[in-house]
Amino acid sequence: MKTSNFHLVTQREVPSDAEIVSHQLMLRTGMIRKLTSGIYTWTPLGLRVLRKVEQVVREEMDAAGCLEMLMPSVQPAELWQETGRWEDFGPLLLKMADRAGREFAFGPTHEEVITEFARGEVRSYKQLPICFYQIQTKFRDEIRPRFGVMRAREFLMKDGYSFHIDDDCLDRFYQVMYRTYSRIFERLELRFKAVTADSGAIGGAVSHEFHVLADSGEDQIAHVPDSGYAANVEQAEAIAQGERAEPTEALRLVDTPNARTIADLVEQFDQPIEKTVKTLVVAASDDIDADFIALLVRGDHELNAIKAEKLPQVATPLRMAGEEEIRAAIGAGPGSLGPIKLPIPCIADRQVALMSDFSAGANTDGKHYFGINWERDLALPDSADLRNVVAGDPAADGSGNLALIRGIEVGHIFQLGRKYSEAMNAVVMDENGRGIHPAMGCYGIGVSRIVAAAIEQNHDDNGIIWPEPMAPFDVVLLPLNAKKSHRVRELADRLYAELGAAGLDVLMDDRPLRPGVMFADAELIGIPHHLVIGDRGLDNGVVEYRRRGAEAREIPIDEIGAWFDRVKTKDALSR
RNA sequence: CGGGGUGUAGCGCAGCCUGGUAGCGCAACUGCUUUGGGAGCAGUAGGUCACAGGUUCGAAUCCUGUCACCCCGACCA
Repeated sequence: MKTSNFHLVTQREVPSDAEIVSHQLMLRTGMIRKLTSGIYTWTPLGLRVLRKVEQVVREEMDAAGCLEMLMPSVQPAELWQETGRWEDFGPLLLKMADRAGREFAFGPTHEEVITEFARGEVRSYKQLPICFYQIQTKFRDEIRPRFGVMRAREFLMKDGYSFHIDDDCLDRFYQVMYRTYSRIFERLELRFKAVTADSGAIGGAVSHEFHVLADSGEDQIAHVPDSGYAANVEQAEAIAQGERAEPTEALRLVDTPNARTIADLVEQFDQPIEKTVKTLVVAASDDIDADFIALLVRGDHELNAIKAEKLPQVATPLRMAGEEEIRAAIGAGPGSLGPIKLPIPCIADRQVALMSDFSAGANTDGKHYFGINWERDLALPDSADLRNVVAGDPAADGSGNLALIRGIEVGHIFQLGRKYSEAMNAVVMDENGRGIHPAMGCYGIGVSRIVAAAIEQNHDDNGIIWPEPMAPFDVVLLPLNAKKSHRVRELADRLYAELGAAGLDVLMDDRPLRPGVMFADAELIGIPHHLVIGDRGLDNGVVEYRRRGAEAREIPIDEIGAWFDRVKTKDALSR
């Protein structure tokens, strides 16, 4: 490709509404253009990258025996009503109606469609196991789209669905997908981590997320650096540490008129934050005879909403009580709540159950109790794992202490079980001629998100540094002053033809621009290999080779042939 | 959904307070010079000032409404 025939429109200035570096660089390089909130056009430059990622994904899925197909993005409401997700998916689902008033959704995922497909097509155990996948545009009406294509409403996703005669087969195939995903991210040369993830509503189901590691990531991962343990903080189990000490302080009621938060309490009364308890009031489930339930967490800990929702006593989705609701139920405002004489049921975090001599609100405005001790001052409530883990906590598997890092979720694999095959009555005949619901797995990869995640992980002040397998071009030729220099033009043309014939994606910058502009653009768009052809080098019989992000070196012109041979095996380029 | 902010040329912004018919930098176009790290000079083109209504002799500017986009929050006791 020659620049003169391409659409290369770079910008020096950073668009004002781009917050993170990948979004800024994708706009500055011209890879994407925003059409409206959370919806982007991929330009020819951006599409080249997207296609390369797609191709790696496709090759590895095919190698694992999966079959590519393409399902409709517009899906009838009835299908979603069959599984109850027409309501459950909520406002994330983009709904629309046709001229006759029939309702449709733009697909955010395809479990319903694939199950509908399978119940018509897959009838016998002899056809199993089977895995279908597609690479397709999805739409989720996100609450707050942000960070460009990182969290867009419309995005490109690879979604795969497998069907199995039994759970053993599903589990074995799941392991194949785990390895396939690892291989995909290895091939894309991304630093990543597979973590155990929230297993959702289906008990016992297994789920892993694949995260590209980057400080700007929206997800937190808890892992033990020297062991294999890694989990999303959403689901990492918090282990209580230590034993409950004997009481040393007397219980006392203290006037705390200006202490409405834990921070106030710590500051004004010199309380160590680890000796304070937060009382969070949430809506109770129908299972218990109360409208609200209190959850106790140590002052420096955070409630984990997903863990809380799993408690049978707590309503799903989790809903925090409003101030007026709290006053009506307890008689005091938020800021003065605590476990003593609490008129509603309560559950303590495991760590809270081990505390002694702690402080908490007195359920009277402007008063707190200090020196509270379980079993002496009040009964020990039920306890559960309610909080997020923090750095230094012991890992649930006992393999060491947790460190927290940030990641961008780019893949998620899941053992669905029979949720959809049962809800939609997909049936296959087993060896005994008996109809059974097949076990299913589903496997997603955020193709467009990978592009942004790769930039987050690989850039410098000059621009993007693409991992080679997803670079829009392998090599860029930069002929300097080609307009005037016949020999520069001639060598550039020759190299362009030969590199192209060797199977490389070559970009030749044939714009009559000053060298600085050409260098800056080549670096901004992140092409891995640069060949600079100028009179100065030709006088010495050399061209200049630069690996993006590394020092330049000279290659004698008469050795370019040998250099080619190494170029042809792309791996050698990076050395 | 709640709070805040911003809409002026492709991009980044000024002008608005104090009303008088729109400007700067980058990008683009033409010509000449320049050519190994985002050139110089001269010239050109591009704007219903988000939209609607109102006030006024006169509105980018003041008032009202609408829309769009961005940020923060929706774990706070």
